[in-house]
This record gives sequence, structure tokens and C-alpha cells, in this order.
Amino acid sequence: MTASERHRAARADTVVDPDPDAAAERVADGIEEGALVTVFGRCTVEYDGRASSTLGPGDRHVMLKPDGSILVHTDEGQQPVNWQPPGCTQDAELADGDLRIRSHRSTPDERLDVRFERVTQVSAFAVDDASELAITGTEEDLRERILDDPDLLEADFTPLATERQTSAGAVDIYGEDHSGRTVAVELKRKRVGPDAVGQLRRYVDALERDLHDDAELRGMLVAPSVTDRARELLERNGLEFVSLTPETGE
Amino acid sequence: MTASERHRAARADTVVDPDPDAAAERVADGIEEGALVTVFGRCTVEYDGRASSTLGPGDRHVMLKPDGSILVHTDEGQQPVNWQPPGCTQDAELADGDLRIRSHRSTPDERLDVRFERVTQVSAFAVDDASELAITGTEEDLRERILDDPDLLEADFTPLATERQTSAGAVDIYGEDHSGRTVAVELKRKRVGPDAVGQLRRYVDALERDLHDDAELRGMLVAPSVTDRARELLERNGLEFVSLTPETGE
DNA sequence: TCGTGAATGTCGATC
DNA sequence: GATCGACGTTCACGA
Repeated sequence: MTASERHRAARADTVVDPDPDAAAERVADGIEEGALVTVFGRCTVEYDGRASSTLGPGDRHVMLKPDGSILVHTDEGQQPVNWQPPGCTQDAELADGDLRIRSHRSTPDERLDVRFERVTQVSAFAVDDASELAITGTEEDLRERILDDPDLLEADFTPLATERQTSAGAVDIYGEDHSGRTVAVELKRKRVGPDAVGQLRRYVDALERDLHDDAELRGMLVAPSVTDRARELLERNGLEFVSLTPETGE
Repeated sequence: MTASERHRAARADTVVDPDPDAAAERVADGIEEGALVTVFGRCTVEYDGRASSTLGPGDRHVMLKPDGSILVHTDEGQQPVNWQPPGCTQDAELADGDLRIRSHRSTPDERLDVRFERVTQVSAFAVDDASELAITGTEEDLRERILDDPDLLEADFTPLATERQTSAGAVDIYGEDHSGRTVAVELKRKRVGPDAVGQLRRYVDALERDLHDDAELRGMLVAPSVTDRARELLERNGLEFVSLTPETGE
């Protein structure tokens, strides 16, 4: 382990009940050092950008990440009450005697302003994380499962392409059936509603135009299941459904 | 201020570099007290439920909320790398000498397992937050703007209902034009793609069936703007577009 | 509980 | 930078 790596290894610098100016300095230093900074205290939050929002005084947990993102969490909900995405500028400073943390980005122009009337704790964490998340059960898994064994859709189905472009977007799997009819396949990893049927229909319509083909063209939705409304829509549009999950067995 | 209110007021109990058993006890106590608990350290994460995922060792910030949600954040991204929604059970315990935090819910059956090989810091925050987020610039604002002044869509447009049910779902605004033709209006707060056109088309188709009406039926998409492909789809389906934002002025 | 659609959706790929 | 579709989307609302 090199000195710089040791410097990066999990450390935490924490101050409790800091003065506003001490808090501002800690936060600014943490940002500067590329640390993950958290602030807990009583604050108000203003957001203006794609929409606008105001949040009155309350105790919240604010997280500033070295990639420029910022998250404001209350004690409820999986989602932050306010936030900014990665790539934003961050700054912490003393404003009228209080700690103020601001975030800004352009395109679109968006600003977040967190003002603390009391700071309970500020922490700066040095993060060392090289691992990547490995996930299974995705639409990609469903696609691979079908390409490995095309008969899962129906006997003698032959995939010809994936992500085949049409004038309405890319078809997940493009192939032909036992009699040579073209089949457009739309994949969904979980139970689907009307939106997925609309998507498949757009692709089939586009293929009919693109191929200016009088031959029959089949559209097939592949998912674990469909809602009643989606099934109606499928029938009305002459589209088919095959039940299949991303995971084998189970 | 009563004793219980004082207990709720923003406080933080923090331990640095705790032993695994001390960490487990702190986390368990925090959960028990209804605190917002954060843990920073080197950990691995396993998830199994709607999908499955594995995350190798790295420094992460874990937040447990009193509503049962849990968030695992790396130093990158606005989104947590792993999580559980509100309503999950939470528990912290010593497992093979390490701190292990688990979360579980039913329907669907989902589990999250965070195992720490090192705990850098544990904090328990008492949160007092009575404020609600006030937001503007939503689709609801767009609807109100139109209902206040229906001529924004076109001269002599008359709204008759909002959220009018059809066999394909609810139409945002249902009304009639100067000549008494029925108009189905779909609202979007921001620039739209092909999906919104498909949605409007489903409503118009459903109304044509529901009303078994030979009279002309208009479908109108109202949004700040549309993509090229969405505009093509609109024209192909005989649907109309009106440019309008949720916010007045600007 | 399930279905449906909004969202400051976020994120990644692709053009 | 814009578009498009997946996502363990999350979330609120209604049936």
C-alpha cells in the first residue's frame, strides 16, 4: 500500500456541534479533498431548475459526493427530498452567520441552496471503492436466455439481429418464424402494462413502413406476465405474448 | 420544550472506529430509538429480490431510516448502489465477528445484507422535521394553468372534465372545441418523446370505441415541446400538439 | 393488493 | 448535447 493509497483508506474526520464558520470550513475542506462529506442539522432548502421547490426548517442529512452530486435526506423515504446530480459545482460558505451549501449546474440551469440554522455534525469520509456492482435478472439476461435457446419463444424461431434499428427505434430481437415470417420481439424483465404494448406496436408499424412489405409481420411481447389492459391492447393490435422470466429455473 | 421534544431535537451520537460488537450495539440501539443511523466503513453487499446483485469490498456510507428504508451509497452517483424501500425490517448483529446489517420485506420477498469488515464510524441522529416540501412546475400546475384560461389551448376550448375515465385509462383533460367536437388532452410538464404520443393515442382510440361515435374526435398533446420522432407519430396518428409550459411568464 | 402514470425521475448507450 | 429506453426505477393515487 502506497502513502497515497493509505491516505485514501477509510478515514473519517468528524466535528460535533461546530460553529457555523468552522462547519463551513470543514465542508469546504472536505469538498476540496475529494471526500464524501455529510452534514446533519436543522436547515431550509430551496431548489430551482426544471421545477422549483421550497422546504421549511427541519433536521436533515446532507451528503456531498466528490463527483458533484448532493443529496438531502429527511427521516422518511427512500428518495432524497432534494438533490443535484453528478457534475454540479459545490460550495460551502458562511452567509449571514449561517452555513450555506450551494450546488449549481448548467444545461439545464439548476440551483440548490441549503441553509443551516444549526449544524449538529459534519463528517468527511475518505472513500476507497474499486468494486463494481454485479446484477442479474435484467432484460439483458432475458435476451441472452432467448438467444441461447430461441425455441423458448416458439419452435423454430430464428433470431437474426438484436437492437435492429427501425424508424421508430431499435427492436430488441429481430428474427423469423418457421415459415419465414418476420418477427419483432420486445423484451421486458417484469410484468408489463399498456406502455410496453404501445412500444411494440410502434416498432411493428415502423417495420411495415420500412419494409413496405405486404407479407405478414408478427409482433411478440416477451415478459413474465401482462396486465388485463395490456392483454386487450395486444389482441386489438394483433400482437402476441410469450411468458418468460429473465431467470432460468425457479 | 418537553422532555420528549428535547429528546427529539437534533442530536447526534457518534462513535469512531468502534469494535464490531460495539458497532452492532450502536446500530441496533439507534434503530430501536427511531433514530436515523449512518454507518461508514468497508463492506460487501448482497441483494436478492426482484433481481439479484453482489457488490465486492469497498468503503460505503449506509443510512438506515426509522421508516425502515436503507440506502447504501458509494462515492459516486446520485442513486444508492443498493437499497430497500420504507417498511422493511432492519436488524444489526455480530456475525462471525463482523457487523452485519440486514433488511427484509415481503411482497415482494426482498433481502439486503451488508457485511462490514471494518467500521469507521457509526452515528445515530435524532430527527425533528415537521416541514413539507412545496413544489411547483409540475403537470398539476400545467393543468391548473389551462383550466384557469382554456383559451391557452385554442380559442373557445371548453374543459368538461379532468381525469375522465376511458377503457384505456384516464384522460388528463376532456373537453370540446368551438364546434362541439370532443377533445382529449394529454399533459406533459416537459419535452416529450414517442411514449406520450402512444399514451394519447390509446385514450383517443378508447374514446372512439367507448363513445361508438362517428363524429370526429380530436387528440391534443400539450407540452413545452416534442422530439422529431414524436412529431412524426403525432402527424401519422392525426393528433395535435400545443406548446405550453407549466409555468406562466418566463 | 394491483394497476396506472408522474417524476427536478436517474442512468447509460448512441448518435 | 439531445434522444431513447431500461430501471431492483420510486411514488402517490384509485379501484
